[in-house]
Amino acid sequence: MKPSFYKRPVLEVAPELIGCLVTHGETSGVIVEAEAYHEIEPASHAFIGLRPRTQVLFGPPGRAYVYRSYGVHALFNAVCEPEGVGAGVLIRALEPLTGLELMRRRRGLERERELCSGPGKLTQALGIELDDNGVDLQRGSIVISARSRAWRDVEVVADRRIGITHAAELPWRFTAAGNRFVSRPFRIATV
DNA sequence: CATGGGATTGACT
DNA sequence: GTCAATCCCATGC
Repeated sequence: MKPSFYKRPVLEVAPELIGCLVTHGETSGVIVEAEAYHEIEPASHAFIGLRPRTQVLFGPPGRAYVYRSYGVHALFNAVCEPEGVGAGVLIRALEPLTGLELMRRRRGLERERELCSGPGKLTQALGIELDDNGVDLQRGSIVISARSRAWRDVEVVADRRIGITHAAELPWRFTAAGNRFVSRPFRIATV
């Protein structure tokens, strides 16, 4: 999608990313789970302000923010809101679409359900790494493209974000209702 | 320069 | 359910 899609409130963009397609090389999958993060709340990396680490988050919308988590996993976000505002959407789970055999080799396991059902799992399956940080999501090494017809009317539900210690009460996690590729099932409200 | 803390995962009890 | 692995980078001396 073009930058104008991302240059909006992150809480508008995040649910609309459900059903969109992520492609990296030969592998791709449909976004079924995503979380919003914004500089105004302490769970966001951008909360600390503009630093070398958060530079991409404060940069132009429509780019990838990739960082290492727990020294082990690369986590992938789509940068949102106008340049100067630190906000992004963490992509937390995909329904695998193409390149499944390559995903299985990278993940070292067979079951389709376990290939992309977590933010660290999907980056490993797609081969996303720290050198993808900052790339243009319309034309770069990672591409996010619009929902296919089959996903046009997907039902999106909201609940609390996972694995954070601050602002844990905010219902800023969005999932495709009933989808079995999400990292964890739950439901509070329909969007 | 030393320290500490993760937007996680998988192996193990 | 518990817990270690392991790398940035922010912070403080």
